[in-house]
Amino acid sequence: MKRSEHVDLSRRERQIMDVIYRKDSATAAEVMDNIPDPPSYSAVRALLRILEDKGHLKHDKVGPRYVYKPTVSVDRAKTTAMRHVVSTFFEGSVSQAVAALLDLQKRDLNEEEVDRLAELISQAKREGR
Amino acid sequence: MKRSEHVDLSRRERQIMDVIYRKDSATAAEVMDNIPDPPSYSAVRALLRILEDKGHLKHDKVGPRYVYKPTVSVDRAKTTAMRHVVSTFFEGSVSQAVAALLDLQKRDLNEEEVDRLAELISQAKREGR
DNA sequence: TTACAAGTGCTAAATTATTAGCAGTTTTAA
DNA sequence: TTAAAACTGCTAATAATTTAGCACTTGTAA
Repeated sequence: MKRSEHVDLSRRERQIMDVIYRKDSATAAEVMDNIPDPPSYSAVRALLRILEDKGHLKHDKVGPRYVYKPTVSVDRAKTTAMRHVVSTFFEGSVSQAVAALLDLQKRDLNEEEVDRLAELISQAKREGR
Repeated sequence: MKRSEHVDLSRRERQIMDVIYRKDSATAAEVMDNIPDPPSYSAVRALLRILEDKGHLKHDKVGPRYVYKPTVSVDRAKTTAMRHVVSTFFEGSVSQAVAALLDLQKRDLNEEEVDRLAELISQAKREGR
């Protein structure tokens, strides 16, 4: 039985995966730089190795160092993360979730963004039935 | 220095918080029922106590048992969760996130939902400038 | 080349999380 | 008003995570 993706990571493991998703790929040093109160360099490397072991990451050797990437496609990870948030906090309702998003950056939502959103919606309307 | 909300929880703690957010409030038994492969009843209770200790939960005594609720308002928790997902997986872009949401349930998106969304968007458009 | 800098792999120790189960309390219902 | 059922609080053991640091390798630049 497959375990679900993001859920059974430890605290540090999750922090690290988040950094790597955010940056798309990262070296140990980069990971460390992007964790608020980071563990030692050595600890980061150990965790990266563990994550690779568990199948969450893979690495390429670039010059002298390892560059880590997620094994699961970013798209899939996005979907999983969204699904989780929607089901946990929005009773599974997309429109509730969208409302929250809009609320989130009401301030700096510029015209282009809104237009892009309107386009997305009307497209969904066309396809949706 | 305040730690951010959901980030420094252990695996089990997170699972439990998620259940409680999903249900709005829950007893130990309910929490246990809503975790996929649950720990023992005793373990759940211990974790609940710890979470209360850390300030994430509070409880009311209802009849013979404790009913736990989040201390942080659900709204705030929603916002925090969304912000985290958007910044981790969508480069901070709301429209990217909305696109993912729409994609998420293209299938069973019914007319009402779409209309509600359209309304949300045009409202944002009006307010947004 | 050679030596320095910057990596990695590993192991063992320290810390933190998770668990079981006993002792005590409260509720319920006869 | 008492016995059983259903709780909670706690402690100590176990398991998992997180960490530091040493030994080794590889790249870099004089």
